[in-house]
Amino acid sequence: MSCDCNATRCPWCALLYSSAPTPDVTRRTMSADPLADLDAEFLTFLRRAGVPESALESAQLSTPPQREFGARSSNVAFALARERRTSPRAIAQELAETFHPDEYRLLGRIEPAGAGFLNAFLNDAAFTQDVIGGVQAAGAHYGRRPDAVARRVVIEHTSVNPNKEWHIGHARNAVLGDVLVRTLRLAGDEVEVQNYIDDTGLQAAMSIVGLVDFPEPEQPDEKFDHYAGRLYVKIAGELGSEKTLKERLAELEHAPALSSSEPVNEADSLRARLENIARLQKRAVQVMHGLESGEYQHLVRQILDAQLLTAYRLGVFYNLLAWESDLVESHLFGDAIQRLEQSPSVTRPAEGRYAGALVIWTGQQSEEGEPRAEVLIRSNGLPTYVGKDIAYHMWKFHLVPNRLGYVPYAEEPNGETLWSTSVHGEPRPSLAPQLIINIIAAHQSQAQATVKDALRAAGFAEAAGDLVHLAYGLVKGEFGHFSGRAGTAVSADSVIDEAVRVAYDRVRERQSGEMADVEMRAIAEAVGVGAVRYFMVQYNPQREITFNVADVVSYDGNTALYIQYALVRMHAILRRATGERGIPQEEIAAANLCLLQHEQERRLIYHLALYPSAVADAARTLSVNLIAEYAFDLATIFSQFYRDCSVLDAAPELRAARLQLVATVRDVLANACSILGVPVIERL
RNA sequence: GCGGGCAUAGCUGAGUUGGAUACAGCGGCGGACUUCUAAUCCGCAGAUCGGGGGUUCGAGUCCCUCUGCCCGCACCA
Repeated sequence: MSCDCNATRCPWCALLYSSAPTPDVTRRTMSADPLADLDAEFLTFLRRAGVPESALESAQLSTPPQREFGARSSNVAFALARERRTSPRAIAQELAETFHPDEYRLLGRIEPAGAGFLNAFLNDAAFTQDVIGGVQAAGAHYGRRPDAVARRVVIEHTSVNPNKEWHIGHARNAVLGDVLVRTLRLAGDEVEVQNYIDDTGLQAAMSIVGLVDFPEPEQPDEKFDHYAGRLYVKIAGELGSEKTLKERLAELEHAPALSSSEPVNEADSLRARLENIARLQKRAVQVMHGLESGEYQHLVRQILDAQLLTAYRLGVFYNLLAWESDLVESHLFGDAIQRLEQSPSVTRPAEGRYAGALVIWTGQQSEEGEPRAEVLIRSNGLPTYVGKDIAYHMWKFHLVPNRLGYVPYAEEPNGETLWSTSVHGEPRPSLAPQLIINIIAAHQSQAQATVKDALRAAGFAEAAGDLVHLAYGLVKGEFGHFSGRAGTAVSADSVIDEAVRVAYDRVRERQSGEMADVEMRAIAEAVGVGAVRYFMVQYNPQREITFNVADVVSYDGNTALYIQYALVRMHAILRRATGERGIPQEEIAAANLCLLQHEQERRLIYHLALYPSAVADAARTLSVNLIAEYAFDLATIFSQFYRDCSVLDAAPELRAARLQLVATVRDVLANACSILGVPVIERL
């Protein structure tokens, strides 16, 4: 293989020239992070130019806002200007003059710019070689920093009450959590995904009351969670109307003179309904006790399994179902309380509003301005949700004796075993997590803060610091917030169905009968699921999003389909290359990458190099939208390359190089899609 | 009232240790399909970054303050 670029720093020509520059920066490593290698050279240059470490620490290397400013930029001259009492521009000028291109492999030249920036320009041939070689060598691990330190992380997400179907807000939670899981795993962390099942709460009880006491004579043709949800909404509505009914009744009883016959009838019917409500309440309490003893587990499982079908359809998977009933049954809660009782901020007031309850004082105020406590155990002896959550977190962090094992629950469609907590079962992983991330809606921030306060109060300050609440904003409808209780929420299943239906219609329109229906349906499913997932992650998690089906189903612009479409184009090129064009693999493999000098090619290569830092930033700041943004940008640059650079019709040498580039872009974009959970399709 | 969050183009958003002329998508207007398949690409218009003050060589970003919207302040979860 030869090269006609005649540059001394071209890796191909270097074989011919074989000059022996300084070893530390010239060794060809096929690094999994070529951008970091470039930055390392940049820093080496700055050190050689006499920049002290203190200035390097306070300065930063970044990608400049415009291509004309080169590949990387340093603002170190601004930091130096203060102590040297010179203008940043003069310092940048001075530093740039010390640059000798022969001493570097990836750095081509350094220029002062603007008010005092130092801009680094690439030695394109070497950089191209490193990037494409690096991606190929790293394979599916590309994106992981070579120096990444694996942490043990537990991520809890979803945690939907097992009582009705997911609404679109639950889907946001699950997708955010799932993408974060995939991000951290690619970044190198060892992640266990937990889904907390609150099977002993009031919500589950109401659905069970519906299923047991008021089943519909004919099982309708719908998912079991939807069926349970409809019964739940009826019962919750009836229970929720108690206050209004009582007020109305009081009104009638206190104004008997106003009318003669009608109000009496109304009062009677009100009393009848209130009696009915009282019966329902009694039943709910009975059922809650039944739930704690496992009496209705088959029904809870039936609802949960239906919910999990929604998760699986979205490509969301878990490692462990953590059952609240197990937490109670195993006496873990008791262990946690024992720890807490030793803290001065945990008390059992003998009088006042908290008389008889066990509470923790967190320094918060009530609406009336009085000190407010969080109840851990009610005066009737039953633990509260927050109390149980605290116990759950002590268990998650291995801070209380382990009383729960793992048993297999099911095999997930991805082939992995889904485990379940159990008072029996195999021991869980023996090492405690170093980090716990909870994906929980923003309106539960106080409750999450209370869990941290409680950990500190129990003497686990370090654990409290390792507990992160990723608060995400609610998904609201065009006409306000959704209410699960009132049944006004849009179900996740219906949104996925709609997205897939629209996609199917458009695929069929486009294909006009040339493609088998099975394949069109598979494509539509991938497009629809991709659209829903992408919609959920493209926004900053902490913002509320206004949900609109039309937005999910709009397949133009910044959407999953745009990214999938770019991949379809790449697959088409690669398929044709080895197919109808019959280009041998050896020819492609032997490509001379120095030929990739077109502006669009260089932009693509630079963007490929950016991937490890995008993954690292997303993992560090828990901002999965960065991955969506990265994928969209890469797809955009590819679309422009596609317009400007013909691959199959290029001269044979260039064609081979471009085919390698396309295959590499395909790999990285597919990698980003695998984090986003956006399915890759090869045809459209 | 107390605590938390948010405010960027007509709309929805990005801007994550302060950096160069604030970046996209949609919508609007105008262009490009005999092609490696146009669900694509190109161009134009559109922003006193909620108001005011401060720190800094430099502020959408940090501090103070005001305004507006959302959430929480249950022996619910």
